[in-house]
Amino acid sequence: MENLTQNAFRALADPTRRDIVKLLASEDMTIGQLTDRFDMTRAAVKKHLTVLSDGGLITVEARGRERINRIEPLGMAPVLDWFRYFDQFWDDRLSSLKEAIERKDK
Amino acid sequence: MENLTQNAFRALADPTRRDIVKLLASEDMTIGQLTDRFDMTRAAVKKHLTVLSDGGLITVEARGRERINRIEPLGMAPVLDWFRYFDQFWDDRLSSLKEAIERKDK
DNA sequence: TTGACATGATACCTTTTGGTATTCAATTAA
DNA sequence: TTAATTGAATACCAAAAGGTATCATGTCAA
Repeated sequence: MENLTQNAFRALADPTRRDIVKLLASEDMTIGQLTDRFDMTRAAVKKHLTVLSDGGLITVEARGRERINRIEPLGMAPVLDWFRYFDQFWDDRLSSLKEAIERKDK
Repeated sequence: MENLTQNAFRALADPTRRDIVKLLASEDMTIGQLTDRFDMTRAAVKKHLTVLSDGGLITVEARGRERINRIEPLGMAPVLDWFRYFDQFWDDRLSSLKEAIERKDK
């Protein structure tokens, strides 16, 4: 799928999808398992997973009749790279953001 | 405005708005100046600026009959904080993302 | 003071999005 | 083998998103 940056940003724009990413960060899950965690149908969860997959944020592995959904850490790179663009503008006016980023490496 | 994290993610989901943020990172601009850079009407640009403002990513300063749109670096913090959640999961399986982030402080 | 300029606000339109319900296919287990 | 389980696919719907056109408002300059 093209436009990986756009698809990744779009995938993260929905709160349910961000929650799915957090859940998958701690444990691989099937659609059924994920559906148990949300107040919506399996079909709706499946749609979100498709969007996340288009954004490169998860991968799916077929295993019998189940599909194991797994987080793809590298999928976040395009988003982080976008923020990296602002490196060159991190002067005094933007120093507060620079500090916010550096805190990430606490 | 509440739901700052959601509004910030939503604001960044649109490619035009991401471009606006980049433009404003290098120079404060009025709506008119921004409109010259895009192939859409002033009203459309104004809508994007409202969404960016709701997301806390820009501020507006009235100056005579003009409105100076200015980037708000701290507005990105909620998004970066969200990514920070994954700190605790940066084990071997997620080491590649960890490296991607650390590259930001090259 | 009056006309041009910069923006705000509203109504309206089309497409996308997030969701449901329903049907279909594949796989597992009794 | 057959029934139950897991997921895929499709049609459909309401609401939100992205855009235009149009009109109103405030401000600057001649």
